[in-house]
Amino acid sequence: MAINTRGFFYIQQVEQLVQQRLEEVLAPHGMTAGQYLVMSLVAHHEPLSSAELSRLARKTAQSMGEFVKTLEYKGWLERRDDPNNRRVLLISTTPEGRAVLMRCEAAVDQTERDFFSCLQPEELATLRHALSRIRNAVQQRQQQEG
Amino acid sequence: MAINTRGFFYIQQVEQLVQQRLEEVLAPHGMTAGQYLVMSLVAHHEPLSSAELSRLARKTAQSMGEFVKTLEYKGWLERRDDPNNRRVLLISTTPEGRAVLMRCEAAVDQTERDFFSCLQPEELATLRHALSRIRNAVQQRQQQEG
DNA sequence: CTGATATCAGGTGAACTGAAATCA
DNA sequence: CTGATTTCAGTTAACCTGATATCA
Repeated sequence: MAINTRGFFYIQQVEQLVQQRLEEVLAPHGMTAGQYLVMSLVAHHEPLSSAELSRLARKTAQSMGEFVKTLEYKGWLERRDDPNNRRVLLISTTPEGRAVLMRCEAAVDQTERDFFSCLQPEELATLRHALSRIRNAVQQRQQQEG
Repeated sequence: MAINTRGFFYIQQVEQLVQQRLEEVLAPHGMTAGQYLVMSLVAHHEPLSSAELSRLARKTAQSMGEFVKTLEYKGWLERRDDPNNRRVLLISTTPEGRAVLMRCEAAVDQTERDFFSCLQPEELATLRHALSRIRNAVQQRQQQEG
């Protein structure tokens, strides 16, 4: 099979375009695509430990630690001791972090609408559903193996 | 909108799984996912210059040069002078490179079938078509802007 | 003792920009 | 002179592994 007819190839190409657009639209807000993902994950799960966060993002605790340190320095995340477990530092968003994230969410909303504007709403829903099923199926198979 | 309901997020997650599976299945053949992409592009466009190749892969000539050097050292690609243009070095696959690539293609074929096995053939065709349309639409918009 | 958390130190691969040489 | 190709040099962001200290 030629590479340019592979489903894998399509997915990688579209992801590359997504990444590129995200960086473009987030840069004016001082955020990278990676930082936006971390901020969003924290905002939807706070407060949580760095270890939990790294599992959510499927990254090692070490590399996630770098992100958190940067975002803490920027004043968008904060960490405080977990009263129930002295090993753990609980991560939360700051008011400023939430404000920046809200502006970014709005910008990404618009970008996403533009990005998918060549599809009918029903087609987009079908796409999302298919991708969701693939993700779940592959992840489930992974867990059974390892 | 919550991040985990975004189309962008689905695409990035599925791409991450694709990348992971590709690395796993290509490693026994001594190839990385990036090298596989380069080998495939060369095989379908040979002979071509490094500059043409870097445009196909949407990478800079410098970073593509690194890949080509590695693959040349492995004996999978070769470069010879372009008789029509002394600036250019034409890249081609070697017989060994083609043999390795064929084995990789077979392995990736199977991996891709497994990966998408949760979808009906018609659903997979719809997915590919949607991704293809998005890629074309976004790229076309990019060219008009820049 | 075991296992989870956090972090320090060091290293890697893959991308980038800048600059220079070659040549159509 | 202009523009394309190649390549050297240096840099960066985002990962990784290993080792260590803390503590439930």
